[in-house]
Amino acid sequence: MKDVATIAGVSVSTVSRVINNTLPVDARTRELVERAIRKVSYRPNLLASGLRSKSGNLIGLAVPEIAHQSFDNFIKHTEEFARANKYGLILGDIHNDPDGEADFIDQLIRRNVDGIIFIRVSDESRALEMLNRTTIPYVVLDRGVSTATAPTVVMDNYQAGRLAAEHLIALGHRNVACVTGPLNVSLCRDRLDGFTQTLSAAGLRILRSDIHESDFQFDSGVELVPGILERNPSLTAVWAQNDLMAIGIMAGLRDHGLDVPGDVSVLGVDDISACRMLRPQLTTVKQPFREMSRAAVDLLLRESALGERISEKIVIPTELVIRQSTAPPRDLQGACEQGSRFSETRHIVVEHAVERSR
Amino acid sequence: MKDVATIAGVSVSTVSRVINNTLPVDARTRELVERAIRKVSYRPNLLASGLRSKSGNLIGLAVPEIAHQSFDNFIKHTEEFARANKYGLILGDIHNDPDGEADFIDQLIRRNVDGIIFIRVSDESRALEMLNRTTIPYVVLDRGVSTATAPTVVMDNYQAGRLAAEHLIALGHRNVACVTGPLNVSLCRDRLDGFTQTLSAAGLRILRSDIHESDFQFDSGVELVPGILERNPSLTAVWAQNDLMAIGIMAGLRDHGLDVPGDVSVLGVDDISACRMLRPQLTTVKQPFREMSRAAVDLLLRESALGERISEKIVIPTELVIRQSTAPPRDLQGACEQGSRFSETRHIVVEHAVERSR
DNA sequence: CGTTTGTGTGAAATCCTTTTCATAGGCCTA
DNA sequence: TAGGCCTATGAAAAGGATTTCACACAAACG
Repeated sequence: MKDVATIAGVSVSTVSRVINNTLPVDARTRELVERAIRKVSYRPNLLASGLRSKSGNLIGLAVPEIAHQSFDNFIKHTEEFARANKYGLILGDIHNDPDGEADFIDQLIRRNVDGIIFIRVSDESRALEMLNRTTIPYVVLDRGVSTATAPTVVMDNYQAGRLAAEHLIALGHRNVACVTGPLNVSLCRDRLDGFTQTLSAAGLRILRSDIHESDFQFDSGVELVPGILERNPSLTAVWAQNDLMAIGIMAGLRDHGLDVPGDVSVLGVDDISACRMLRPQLTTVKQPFREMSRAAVDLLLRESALGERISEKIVIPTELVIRQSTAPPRDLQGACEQGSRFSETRHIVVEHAVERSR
Repeated sequence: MKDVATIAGVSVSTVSRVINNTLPVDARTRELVERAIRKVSYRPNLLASGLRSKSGNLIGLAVPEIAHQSFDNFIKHTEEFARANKYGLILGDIHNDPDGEADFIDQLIRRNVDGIIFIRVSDESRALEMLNRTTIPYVVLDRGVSTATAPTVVMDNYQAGRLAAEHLIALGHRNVACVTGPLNVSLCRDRLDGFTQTLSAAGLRILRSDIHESDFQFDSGVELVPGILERNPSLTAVWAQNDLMAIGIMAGLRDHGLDVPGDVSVLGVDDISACRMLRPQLTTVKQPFREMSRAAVDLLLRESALGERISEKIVIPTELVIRQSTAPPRDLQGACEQGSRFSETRHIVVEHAVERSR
């Protein structure tokens, strides 16, 4: 930087002002400086600038598990929006380790990050307390906070449950089961409420014994199938609260010799890429990863600019993606092929792959 | 830090030495300093330290596409090993944009990163030239460099082709097709060589027209199926050079009314998590993501410690994971159920899911 | 014409560490 | 006991930017 100043015949202060557009600089001077910058191909050092200005030009992202099919999508889009705003993204995998979490946040603070986005493993995460003792902007993504208010971006989980229920109702299902995530995670309760309340509003009831609490894993979906069928041998549809479990259930049903959607309809939540790869393709409620990531980065930068926490809860609406894993229950299948409900419902479809395959 | 020094009654130099273990410090003094550190819960600022010591405590990772099923695994494990070595991981999605790539690398340089690991989009990536003009350590991961020597970590791609071929040969297939990735990517050529050479060593021939060049995408696998069958209606097995295409092919075959593995066996490369979720589960050649990531981080840190580039090419061996998508061709299926070849081959199996499901 | 006002610029302080250089003792050896 | 060598420590420079403060000069005002 000193070299640039010398070559341009100005002081370093002026060079800094040219680079950051922080104070007006004479057009001729600016030109001289810019030329000098190009000449020595000068790159401002971000550590030095961050040190002085107290901004690391960095956003931290903490996720419970990088290689998890849905967190990927958050990582991808958070990186996208961070970069669009000239921030770097520093990534941390928390697994389920409170110490690891604390270490990571500690590291971020020491790097003068401009903010932290994090997806909590569960509601017990202690990171919030840690962060609330600092002034660092943060946003809680995906898994909201039920106990306190905090800057939050979530999808409309109640709506997700409602859409799933409405779809099954429209297809004519009357005997359905639900597989939830851990019910100490608030979004699971919200999804379940949307589902059950919509069912009862339509005069349908779901028995307590048809609600199975699980852990969002594929294997659990597979393993749950025998139990689900044992409790309710005549059910015609299962809604799982995420795709991984839904896919597990599909696999489990097939292992049991049952056909999806012929014998049982299955749908999930998330719309991970695997949905389209299966046969039948999985009907699901889409998690708006991109919109959520954008909202999270925006909120974070607003906090950062404002200099204080914004305890806002942003709820992003969702939508149903109808594919092949849901159909009317067997006793209605004749009727539906003649049109009526089934084809009406089909019109909600917007998905390319489905369009193309017909 | 000054506060810590004051409280402990020593100079800041001593505090620094205690923290970094850089010079011997009297045990009593150390104790005093540590107590002071805890008292004010002091956290060393990484920007300041990085500025002075020219090490950002940071590793950069550039990938062609974050949400791609196999790059996830590299991200995950690279983060793991970076963190184990007290480095932060800063992530960049390059897509296919040379400018984005240059920007990202520029950013990393400006942050005094200790090294850069990158997975190149294709062999044309210009990042290498850019980096070779600097002294920053780097490692090329997954997609090797054919033109020049550079620090590289790859899987044994020739072996991958060989394992796939051997497996099909052992099952009794004599009429097979292959779907490759872009043949301007060297690993695709290596995989293909391993495959074809092993076939011919066994006295089998694969026709030029049964080798289909594609692009590693799921959709391409689906779309390729009609063409593959048209060229060779009597084939009994297809090897795709990655799982995404293999899964696409499976889906396409099913859309065509064909059974996998009854009519056609399919196998891939990578062992992404989706393999176990499909029915039938996909047989594949495992990409050793974790070992490769570890090797890459290690190599990077060795370069960093040494202060110069290590033009070493590390090749990680691979292995076959047999699941359900491969079986003897139909005309041999009777024989195999009585034991012989098929069950012998099955003994190679090591996969949990498969074990459990029997 | 003297005094505000405003704009562009430079000098120096600052951000927080690490690292070099110098020094003060303590111990060992001749 | 003087000289040499360690070891533990402190003072100060350095790292590369930003930001405050001060100032010079030109235009505008009364």
